[in-house]
Amino acid sequence: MPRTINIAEKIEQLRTFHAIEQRDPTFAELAELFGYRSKNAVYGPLQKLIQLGYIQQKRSGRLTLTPKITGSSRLLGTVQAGFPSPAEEELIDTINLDQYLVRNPEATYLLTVSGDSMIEAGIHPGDIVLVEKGNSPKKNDIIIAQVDGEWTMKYFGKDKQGVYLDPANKAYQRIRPERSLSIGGIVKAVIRKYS
Amino acid sequence: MPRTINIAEKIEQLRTFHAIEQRDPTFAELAELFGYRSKNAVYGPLQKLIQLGYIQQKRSGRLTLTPKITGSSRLLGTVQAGFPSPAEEELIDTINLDQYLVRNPEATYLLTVSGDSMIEAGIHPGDIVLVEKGNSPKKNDIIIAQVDGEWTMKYFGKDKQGVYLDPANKAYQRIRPERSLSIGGIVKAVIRKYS
DNA sequence: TTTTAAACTGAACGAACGTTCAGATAAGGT
DNA sequence: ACCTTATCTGAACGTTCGTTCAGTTTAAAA
Repeated sequence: MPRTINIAEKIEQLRTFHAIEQRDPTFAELAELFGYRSKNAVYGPLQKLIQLGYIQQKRSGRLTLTPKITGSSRLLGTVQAGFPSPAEEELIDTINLDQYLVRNPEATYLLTVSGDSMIEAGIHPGDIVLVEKGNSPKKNDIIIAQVDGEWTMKYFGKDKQGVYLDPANKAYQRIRPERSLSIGGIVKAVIRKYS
Repeated sequence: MPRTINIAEKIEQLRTFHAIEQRDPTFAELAELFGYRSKNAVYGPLQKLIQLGYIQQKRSGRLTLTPKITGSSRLLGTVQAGFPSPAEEELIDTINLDQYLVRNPEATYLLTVSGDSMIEAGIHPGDIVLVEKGNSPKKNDIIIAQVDGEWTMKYFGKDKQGVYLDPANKAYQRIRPERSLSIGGIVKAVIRKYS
């Protein structure tokens, strides 16, 4: 029987290649990366990497790395579960925060939060909210809305009197739009970055 | 004088190409995308797109799209500023959440929060924390630590008695590690996703 | 309307691409 | 020790790549 290949090592090499070059590799580059002297030698390991979902091959034959390689964050379990031992780490799935948070890129915007009207919902001044335009809000969605000419962030609600907007701060009151209400978008995620 | 080119239209076409193909275009593909019958015709608009930072050209001559094209979220100002008018939208910078939040991909992990010990810091159960391993924590950093065999998330602190860990919840108390303390990583960002 | 220079066309070039194939290599089973 | 077979080498192939060039087209300026 012939030699056996170490797939975990190749995955690590692919991550290194993408970190440096920020693009997809060619067959010749894969051969050099894996330590082969012939391009043909990569076909074996490549089939397994495609099967495991680390690489895709387009119609043209060109290779593209999937988020399992290009993704920048490893998804673990809960805080209580903590970190895995180094031996297990290479098998952990890597994801892309953009793909995780953004469904429709063309309708997605980031806004910085100012004011504390949503602080009881855990949205603080300085946080960034990811807003998606276009869809209709449901009850208890957090929305960005223009009420009587001014933009605010509030809980959306509706009753037989009409539409109302609730803050998440007892110091503020429910708003019932008098003249006009236009809904800019629905808050799909909140992001807080520590310096 | 010759015709003038519409650069905003080309940017939109590049975004469309990347959304569909999820890879970088070739010269021939750019020609077709822009409506030219000759590959040579793309060199003019390409120079401007490179100058504006939408495309990069590698040593091999290959083209790569920058986050200004591939990025999935448009970065606006504050909530109060609201959304720009459609006419202004095409000029808005698009960023990549991964590149914005992740400094060192190989040391970055995502953990789901369970428990309410950090709720006064705006970190709720079900939130996702982005943790970076490797560096030493500073005072008031939020860290993931293993104290006496159990993983928790707390504020990090140090005084003449030694290291202590503070919750952000008055119902819990300060912890002074008795037997062992190992620091898993520093919380660099908090992400809350609404369904 | 004429002039003019940038934009564009179409063809060609060498280089690099993915693919294929015959033969050499090397490790595991017998 | 020998046999077997997946792995790897090295070379060759047609295609597509980015680039270049001479010549045409086109729209704004004169």
